[in-house]
Amino acid sequence: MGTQPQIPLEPRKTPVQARSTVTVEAIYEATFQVLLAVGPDSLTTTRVAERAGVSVGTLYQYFPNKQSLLLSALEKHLDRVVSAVELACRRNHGQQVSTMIESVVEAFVDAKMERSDISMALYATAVGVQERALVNKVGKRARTAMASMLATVPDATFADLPFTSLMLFSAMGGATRAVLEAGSSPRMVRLLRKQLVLLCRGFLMSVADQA
Amino acid sequence: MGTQPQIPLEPRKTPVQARSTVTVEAIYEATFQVLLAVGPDSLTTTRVAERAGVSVGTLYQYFPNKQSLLLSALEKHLDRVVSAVELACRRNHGQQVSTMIESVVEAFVDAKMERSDISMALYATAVGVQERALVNKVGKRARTAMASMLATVPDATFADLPFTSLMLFSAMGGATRAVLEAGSSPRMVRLLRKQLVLLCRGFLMSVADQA
Amino acid sequence: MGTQPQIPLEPRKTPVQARSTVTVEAIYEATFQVLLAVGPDSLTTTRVAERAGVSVGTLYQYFPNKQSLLLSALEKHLDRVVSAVELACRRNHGQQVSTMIESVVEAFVDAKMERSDISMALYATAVGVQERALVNKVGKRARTAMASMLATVPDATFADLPFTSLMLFSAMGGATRAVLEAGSSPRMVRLLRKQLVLLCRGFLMSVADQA
Amino acid sequence: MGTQPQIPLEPRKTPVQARSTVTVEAIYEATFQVLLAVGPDSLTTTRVAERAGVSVGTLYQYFPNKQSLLLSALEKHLDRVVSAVELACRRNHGQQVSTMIESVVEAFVDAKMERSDISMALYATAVGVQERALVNKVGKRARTAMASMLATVPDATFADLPFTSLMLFSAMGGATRAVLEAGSSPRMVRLLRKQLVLLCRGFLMSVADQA
DNA sequence: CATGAATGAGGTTTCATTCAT
DNA sequence: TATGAATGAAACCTCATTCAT
Repeated sequence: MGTQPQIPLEPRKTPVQARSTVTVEAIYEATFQVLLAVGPDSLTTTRVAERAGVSVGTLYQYFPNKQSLLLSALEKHLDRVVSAVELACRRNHGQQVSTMIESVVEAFVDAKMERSDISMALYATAVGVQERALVNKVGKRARTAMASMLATVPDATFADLPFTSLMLFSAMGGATRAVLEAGSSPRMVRLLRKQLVLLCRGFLMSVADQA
Repeated sequence: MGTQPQIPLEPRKTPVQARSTVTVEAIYEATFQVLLAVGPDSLTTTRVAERAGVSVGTLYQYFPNKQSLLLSALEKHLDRVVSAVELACRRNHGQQVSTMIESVVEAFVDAKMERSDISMALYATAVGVQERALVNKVGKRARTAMASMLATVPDATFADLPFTSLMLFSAMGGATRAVLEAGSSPRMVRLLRKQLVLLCRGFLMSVADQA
Repeated sequence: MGTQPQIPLEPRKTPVQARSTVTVEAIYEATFQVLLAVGPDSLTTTRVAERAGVSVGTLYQYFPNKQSLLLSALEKHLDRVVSAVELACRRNHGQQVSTMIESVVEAFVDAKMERSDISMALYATAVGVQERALVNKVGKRARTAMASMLATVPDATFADLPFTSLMLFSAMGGATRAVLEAGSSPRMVRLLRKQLVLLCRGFLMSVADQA
Repeated sequence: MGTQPQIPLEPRKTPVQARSTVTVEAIYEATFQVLLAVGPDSLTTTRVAERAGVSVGTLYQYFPNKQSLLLSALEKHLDRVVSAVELACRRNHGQQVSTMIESVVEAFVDAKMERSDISMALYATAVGVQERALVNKVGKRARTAMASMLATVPDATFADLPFTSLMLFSAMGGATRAVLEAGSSPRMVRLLRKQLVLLCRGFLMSVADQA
């Protein structure tokens, strides 16, 4: 992939036609599968195209280069997860802390586990500058949403909402990743869900300025 | 690097002579620097050798292949961190939960921050099967040490120590990573240290079977 | 080329299109020329590709590795020679020994001399395990054909046809090689042809169980 | 090994001291063993030195380069074989053709089989320009010796003694090689010996100008 | 003399990307 | 628009050879 020069990153054409959408979707799916099957180092554009059932040429019609393909795939996944978190946050403005936490944890874990294979596959992508930027951008969205929500807690305030959100979100991410990489058995996922709630709630109560 | 076939991973020769040790150390350091400077995809053995001030041939005298170089570097770092955690755990058997947490968090964060550049650099390595195995192995060591310690807490017991340790360790890892990737300003590191203690303590009190 | 591990040896894609066939043919021809020009040790895939007027990448589309290229080239040549011998044998079933010998010797020498440059070039290929196997396989074909033919000689039988064929074929091969390496002047080739007939005939008469 | 430039080929120092002789001998033996074990492409000077129980540096004290090592080894073997043939020829001046042939064939086959492993190993050496030259030189010695001997046959003359010798010697070489490569079982070697005599005798009688 | 660590040119092979069909 | 053969830069790794110890 080289030293990340200034290359276009956005998908080349917005898929408006139905056929295109199907093709692009197939390419994304193939990307995840290849990533999972052979790892990031052996992911080649030809292999992805093959798995997607199209030719390399076609792949390059929709993505200007390999980097953009991987980035788009990553973005797609992260966006889905963060959108779920944002939604949960918006819906819980003004609720009790406990309710908030339960909803957000549930939304996050569900979103991650819905396509646990993809989640795993993406942990395996090489994290270059661009990926880091993307992860940061998306992470910020999640933290902002959480901060906004936490600001509406009825009978408590938080001294440093941005940092508190960072702690919360990164702890959730860390624990979930650990469970995924440990195989994410149903039992573990159940435990994760429950204990993540405890962990977040305990943390928030510790840092809250009780009114 | 390909689909990780059966290739030797152990360093090729154990450096016994002083000069060799220096060389190997230089290669490790160069690896971190290159990783940080150009990212994992553009890390080439030639570049590492250059930066280390040796020839490629020399590099290959100590590491049978690129994979093993990266893996050894990763192992070196992880081992240092986990050893610190293990030591802290051992030293706090029988202490109060609060003391335990403070010591372990401090040990962990200190170890990570001591060479934050290396920590960052290693987040960026491609996580292939072998890396995953290594991370798992080392993670298990940390969790075992923590579980042993927590088993000696005076006036509380924990229903599922292995999972509790997993939650604790992965949350610590997640939060620390987030801070590192956010730039790890002194202020943030200070906050991290403090809030990680709160987070872990809160969590442990939630899941403890009070005696 | 290393210790010949488990690597694919078959040509990578069967050239069906006209253009491909031309390309592959050019690569074979280039292989022979390079072999002849610089010897087997200095034969590099790059050099072959250059001489063939294609890029290395193209070469590797048709041959998975250097080994397979050399092996295919060798096979192509040997097959041509042995096929000529087989044909001659088949055509002379039931003939007099003299006629048989003349035909077979002629067929063999002609086939070798038709592209004496290639014959020479191939003597120079490194004889690894794989080459040996190939030579054996092809040699067996020739010997079988000769044995079948000799079994139909009208008024003589042979006690050990397999070994007799081996002697015949290897002596032919040895003598022809010597002449080729001595420069294969027209005069020598003429002599070779005539004396090889004498040699083989004399031998067969010595070992025949006269009826 | 590269494009065979003008490099010294003679062994660097004549081993006069006992210790040197032992070392050089060990290196030759190691060369044959390595050739046999891993093939010519994977024969490295380091490997040879290792097997010989000396360091690379020492190897280079006795041989200026790899080429010269291989060439010397080849020469050593060929010389032994040809010397045996020369001796047999000299001893049979004036004898009957049958006696001559029997002696020479026996000498040749014995010499080859005495160290059949080495014979095999050397078939596998890459045949560069230099090797060809050596083989030619040594071959000429053998043919000359045979021609001289055949000139003394009592009651027959041969029209073209040089070519007749070439045929004889190359046929012997070809057949012997075939048997070696077929495994050189005792039975085959016995057959070879007997039939080679028949072959050579039959040939000589065919081409003799009977007196 | 022997050693073996260091060198670095060069060989093999891969793969992102293009473009004629 | 889709295809996939061709390209060639560049990566990984080897190994003949040297030379300081």
